[in-house]
Amino acid sequence: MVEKSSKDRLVATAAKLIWQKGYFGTGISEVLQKSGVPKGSLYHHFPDGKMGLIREALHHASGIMLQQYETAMRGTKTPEKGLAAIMEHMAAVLEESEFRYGCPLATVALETTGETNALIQVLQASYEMWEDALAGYLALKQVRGARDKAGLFLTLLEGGFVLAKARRDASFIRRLIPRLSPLVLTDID
Amino acid sequence: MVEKSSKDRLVATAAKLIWQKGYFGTGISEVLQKSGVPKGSLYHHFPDGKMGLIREALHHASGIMLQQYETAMRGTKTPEKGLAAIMEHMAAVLEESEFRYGCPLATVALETTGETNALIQVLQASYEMWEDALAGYLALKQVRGARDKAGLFLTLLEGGFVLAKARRDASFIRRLIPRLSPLVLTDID
DNA sequence: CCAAGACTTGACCGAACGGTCTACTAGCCT
DNA sequence: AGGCTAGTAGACCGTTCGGTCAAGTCTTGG
Repeated sequence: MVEKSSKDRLVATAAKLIWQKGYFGTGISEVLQKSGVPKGSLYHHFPDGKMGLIREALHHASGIMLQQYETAMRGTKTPEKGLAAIMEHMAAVLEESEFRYGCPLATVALETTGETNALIQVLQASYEMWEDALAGYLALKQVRGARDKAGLFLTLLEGGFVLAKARRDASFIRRLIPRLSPLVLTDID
Repeated sequence: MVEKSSKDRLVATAAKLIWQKGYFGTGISEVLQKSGVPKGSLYHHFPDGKMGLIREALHHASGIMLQQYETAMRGTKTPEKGLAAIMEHMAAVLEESEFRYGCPLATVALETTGETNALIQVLQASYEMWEDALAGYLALKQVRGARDKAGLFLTLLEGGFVLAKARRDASFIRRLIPRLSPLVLTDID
């Protein structure tokens, strides 16, 4: 399991790159060079070329993020603490990577217009998976309206990613943590 | 005032494009073609080339957004209503443009890494201007901790932009409106 | 043992990229 | 008028873009 297949290396490398620079900022040749895979192999595994590769890379990155959410939440006693752990973890990752690794989906989502519609399905499916996972966790903790709360949490977190990356200051994420209680405990109507 | 100068047309066109597709997604030749300005003029007005043009376009787009915030808030009676008006307006713009026009700063911010550091200053300055404007409005409405609240509102709004654009559903922004009271205007400590 | 697919390899392609350069025009000052 | 500067105009440059392809090698089943 030390050696990864060409396809895996392509996907992992592309995921890292779109994570930082998005779809347009990631070039095929850069993926090839950084992964050490020749061009022909790419078009063998991904007949649709760049679009196919990036779709799979998005899916891959989304899975990594979800895993991190679950790891961060594991063993937490209250729903507030679970959500806080995610935010703290993401703030730390952002800082340690010098604000390179935020949310892989958001980076691609914002630059996506009509021409790149093929990516929307992956984005939607990934966000739904995240929402499902968070809602499941919250429901387990007896939180009412778990799905809505999960969506609201994601919105807060995504906003935190944007502000933190733009202003190079992870406190824009950490500052959200004390706001989680009113978010999780307060019911609207 | 019917005819705009070449420089103005370049900036306005570039702003529109980065708004939708970000820095890497916007090509010089596309700006040239859409604005009808020849190449030589661009490099006369912007000796630094693409980077200079995009910096100015970012600044321009940021100003347009700020104007929209202020127009939306104008005449509102309570701070909740003012912030809600901004969100409703942005949700409507997003829908009417088929999810093309979200936040121009966020799109660029997320794809920015070390190589494109020259953009960070503009992003930081623009976000601070927005925060200032919102904090000023909130302070005027006797809200305590106006600056923090303004930052929190922006975080919420940016998150809404990301989710709404990714999932092609402006309700991810509208859903935030009833949360403004408990989340933004309630004091914690 | 060999035929057939799966996969690798890199040369090659046309188009688009961002950027430079020279020539030209338009307005302004003396 | 002449000279000067700001701005226009687009041909041209080298590089990189995403993508194709023919020729290889490896792997597997019969």
